Amino acid sequence: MLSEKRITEQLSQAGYRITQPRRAVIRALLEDAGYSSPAMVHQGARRYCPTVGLVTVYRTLDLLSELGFVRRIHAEDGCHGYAIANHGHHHHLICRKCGAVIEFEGCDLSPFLARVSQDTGYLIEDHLLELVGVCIRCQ
Amino acid sequence: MLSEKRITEQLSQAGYRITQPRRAVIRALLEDAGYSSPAMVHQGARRYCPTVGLVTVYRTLDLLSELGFVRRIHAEDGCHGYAIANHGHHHHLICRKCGAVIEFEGCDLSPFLARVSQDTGYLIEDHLLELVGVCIRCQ
DNA sequence: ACATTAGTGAAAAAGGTTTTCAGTTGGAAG
DNA sequence: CTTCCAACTGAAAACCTTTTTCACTAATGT
Repeated sequence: MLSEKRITEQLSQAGYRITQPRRAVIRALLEDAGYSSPAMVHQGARRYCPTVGLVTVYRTLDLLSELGFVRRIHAEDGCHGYAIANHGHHHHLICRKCGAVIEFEGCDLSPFLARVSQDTGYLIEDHLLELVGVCIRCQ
Repeated sequence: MLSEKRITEQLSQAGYRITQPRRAVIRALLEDAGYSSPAMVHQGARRYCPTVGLVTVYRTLDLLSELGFVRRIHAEDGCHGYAIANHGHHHHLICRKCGAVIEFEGCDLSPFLARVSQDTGYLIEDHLLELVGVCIRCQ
């Protein structure tokens, strides 16, 4: 599982500084059960670093996104959400009602992808898969 | 396959008027092999209706999207693209290099979805699947 | 041909994201 | 523990995309 410590260690290792604003953004993301817009992350981060600016939230989201700690959530009404993402091959399952996000693994689409590749001639390199449903508590 | 005639017929049947600006937008979308941002659609539509405004492009994209003729493309760098989409259960396959979009059918994820549902307790209602690769011409 | 009303374009407003820049701070080096 | 400097920051402004408003236009049924 992802933790503040693991993320900051890897940030540090990659040559980035561990600043209070960055810590605040990371904490806000970690404690959020669903996905959040930059503005919402900002609000959450202010609890840990009251002076943090929205600009820094954007920059930190970009950084975490590049390093793979965060992934964009593509909702129907827009694509302004981000959620913590573990490394490796994961996908997100999003609750339509409360926005809760969980990750799931073991997405073996390879036979399916092979067939599409054969049918279309495309060389398939990547896929974006998101599931939308209703979580246990909202059912 | 989708054609201007088929789309306009269905628009008409649904009670919408077939106007020159709408025709222009539909044509621009149909002749575009890839996905386009509203601004790009606007540019294309101007060839058929020079006075069409960007606002109308947005409105027409919304309308076509509601009726299922158009679908949003969620690219890595943003989600400002739209592509023609046939009715029914289809997904898009996008060329990473030239942006060409084709649709494919026969996405039978049900065994996979059933497993995720069982594992997570979520009631899965929908899924967003996009494949990214390299088309034949770009290989 | 006419009347009705959905649809339109232009301008303005609204929102979200990025850039700029002077000041601050984390962390390496002494 | 201090010093130093580049990485980082917040605030303001710029920027870009999308939505709203409103007076005018044109598609359809009669």
